Amino acid sequence: MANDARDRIWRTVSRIPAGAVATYGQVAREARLGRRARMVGRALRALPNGSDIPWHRVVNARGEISLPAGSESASEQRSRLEDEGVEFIGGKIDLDRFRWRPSVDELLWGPPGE
DNA sequence: GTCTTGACTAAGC
DNA sequence: GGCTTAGCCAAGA
Repeated sequence: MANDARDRIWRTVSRIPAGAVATYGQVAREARLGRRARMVGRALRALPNGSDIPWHRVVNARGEISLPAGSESASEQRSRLEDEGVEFIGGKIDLDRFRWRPSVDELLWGPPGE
């Protein structure tokens, strides 16, 4: 069904470990959606409030929060990330350091069970 | 039914 | 480093 893509996105985002971030494109790729990075944004936007999905670990390809600066979601995202140890430099995240590496993650923690 | 918009990205200037 | 263009596709008007 159509919701399947959204579910895959949410599941992929759920696999992102604390202290790491993933880009929209990366999530899209992991969810087997190819270039549909926008759909990741759509799925995250449609995310119910208070869900267990760590949506805050998803940032754009620049390592920056895509939400409008000053919005509640944006500040909450940044706060949560900083709380998890993600360092913001000039309002941006150094993707070379904090970018999620699925291969490493799976090697260390094992696949979620699929 | 078409047109616009958008939590995007990669490539080209 | 920034701006523009093109690609992709779903939801809202």
